Amino acid sequence: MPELPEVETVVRGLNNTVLGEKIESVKVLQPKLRIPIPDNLAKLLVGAKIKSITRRAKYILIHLNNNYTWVIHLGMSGRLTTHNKMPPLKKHDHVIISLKRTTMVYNDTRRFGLMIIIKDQSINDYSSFKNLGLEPLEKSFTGRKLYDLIHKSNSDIKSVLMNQNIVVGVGNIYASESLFSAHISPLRKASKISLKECGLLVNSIKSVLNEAIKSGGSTLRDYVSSSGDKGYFQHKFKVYDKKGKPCPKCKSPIKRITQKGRSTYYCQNCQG
DNA sequence: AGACGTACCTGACCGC
DNA sequence: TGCGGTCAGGTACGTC
Repeated sequence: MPELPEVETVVRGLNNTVLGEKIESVKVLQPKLRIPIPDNLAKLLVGAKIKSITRRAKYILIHLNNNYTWVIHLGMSGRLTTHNKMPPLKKHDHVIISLKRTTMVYNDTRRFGLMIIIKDQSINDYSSFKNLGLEPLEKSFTGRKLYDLIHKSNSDIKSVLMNQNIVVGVGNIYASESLFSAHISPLRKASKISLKECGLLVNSIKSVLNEAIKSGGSTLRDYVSSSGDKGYFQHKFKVYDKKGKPCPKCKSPIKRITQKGRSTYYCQNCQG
């Protein structure tokens, strides 16, 4: 899944293709996502025009001209692609949205994604949005803010970075990559990270995410950007999925460990 | 309250 | 070739 850079890439892609278009038909082939697609989704989408497309955390928000917001989360394996004409149906294509000039396809192998529609006025009451943490690319995300949020936490810093109630958008890949960039061990207790280190970490998170966005989002097995082009940031991972490979800084082998059931990659030498 | 494990689902890959 | 085990980008919920 897409983490923040991939979702941001999709949002930018959609802004270049479907802005202002009118939704003509919606076919829900498989409503059973992590949260079931509501029965009235098609009814509320059809006839509406796409006013703007934004991102909050890893959620795609498609703002319509009928006072509703169409909310999409890609889960682990979700893709949202756009096509000039109706493409042949593929396995795990769950929703087909026909617009005036474009067809949008939501495909999700593992069905951990989400697609719902919410009244604009209720957006802030939606439970999944209520406790979301700071947006990492905003100016207001600073070392001081991060320090204040984590300096009493007993968890490992890597788990804390993935906690969406603290900072949003950082997932399993970019948590490892950001910690490598900041020379901080993923095993350190969050409470032991100094204010100065929080500053370094915040800068690392911002630059790692911005680099990934610049590269069009990363690709592992399942992710394709909204136009269907593959991203290529995967070539730039320094530690993620690099177990045994030489550290790009010191050449010692990258370690893989498990934290809260998720893989972490790091350099024991550079991130002591 | 905070922190952790587990469930949700399909598919790829590895060793036997 | 097949079979079982493990792993994969996320989030929500139950339990201590």
